[in-house]
Amino acid sequence: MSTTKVRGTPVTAAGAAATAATAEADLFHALDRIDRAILRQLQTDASISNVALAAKVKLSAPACLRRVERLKESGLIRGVVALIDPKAAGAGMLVIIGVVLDRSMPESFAEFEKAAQKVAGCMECHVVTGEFDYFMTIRTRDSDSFNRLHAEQLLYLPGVRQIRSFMVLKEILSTTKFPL
Amino acid sequence: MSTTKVRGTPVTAAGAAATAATAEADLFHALDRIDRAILRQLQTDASISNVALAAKVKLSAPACLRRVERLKESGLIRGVVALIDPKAAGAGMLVIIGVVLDRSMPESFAEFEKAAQKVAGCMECHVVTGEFDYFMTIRTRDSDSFNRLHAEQLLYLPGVRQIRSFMVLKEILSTTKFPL
DNA sequence: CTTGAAATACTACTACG
DNA sequence: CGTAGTAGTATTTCAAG
Repeated sequence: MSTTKVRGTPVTAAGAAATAATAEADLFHALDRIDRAILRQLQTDASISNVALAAKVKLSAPACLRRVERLKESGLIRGVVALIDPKAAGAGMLVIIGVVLDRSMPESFAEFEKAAQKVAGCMECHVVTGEFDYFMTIRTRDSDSFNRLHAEQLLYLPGVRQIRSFMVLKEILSTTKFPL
Repeated sequence: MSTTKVRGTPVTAAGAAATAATAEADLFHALDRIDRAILRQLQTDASISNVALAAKVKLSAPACLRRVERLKESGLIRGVVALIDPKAAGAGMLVIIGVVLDRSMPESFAEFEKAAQKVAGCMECHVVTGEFDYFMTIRTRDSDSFNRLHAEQLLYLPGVRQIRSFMVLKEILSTTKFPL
């Protein structure tokens, strides 16, 4: 059977699936001071070598490496990625979009979600409470290319009744790092 | 003088500052097929070793490493970070917030922006067009902790006239990767 | 169950063609 | 850009707390 563990608490795959919510909370509370220091560092800069990381958290290299691998296997670290500068990569425009679906066809929600993920440059898509059904954020080259995307794709996503676009004029903060 | 280059095009610091917008566009257009393959891979998984990356893009290891370093120095790669699973890390709740400022005090915008970045769990903060002045996204533990944050901090951010909260019920898509 | 020391295998990095 | 060599790192093994 496939098993994974964090800080000495073994968790079977079946057990994790049965009590997903509490298992995730326990995952977090099982972290000690050193694990959090590791996560804080890797959230800021994961290109650091393992020996340097080990020195920072005052641990030997093998012990440090084992913890990092455990954090990856447990799913707490979803992955290690390079962050690209959007402007430099030719996607300097960001638009936040509020979407209202046609409520008379409830089956269209699944269709919409499937289609929305395939929109080029779609970075986020969330179901929300309030006057909108979904919020999406889309990165695109400029207002021309967004206008094309809007006219050719967004308006024709399945089940869409209304779309409101909020163009981002200035990005104050955009981070992947949250407090531990 | 400090200089950096991408694909053979030298760019002085002064020149880059003077023509920032076009320089960034050129940065992107100077990328060849191999650079884009490297970026696509590193956006998906940057924990790959350099030799494995080199094999994927059909290049020798040193040549591949030189390109990666050039992409970092040019600023196109802003950094390499570990992505943490928010639910597993005890921040399973996501709220999108639309903020309207008091327009009678235009100097409060700078104050608001400075304060907003310090809000615990604030992941994004953007100036937008439309009925709101700012959109923020905030990660927090649960509705209780968000309610506390809302009552104790958000309402008292400098210059705030109105705040509308959109609670995220389901995260359909959340990525840091965009098409190249 | 976790840690740290030593040994091995692999990788990053440099110099050169 | 590639080849070859060196330095440093990751990774395994093992003994000890």
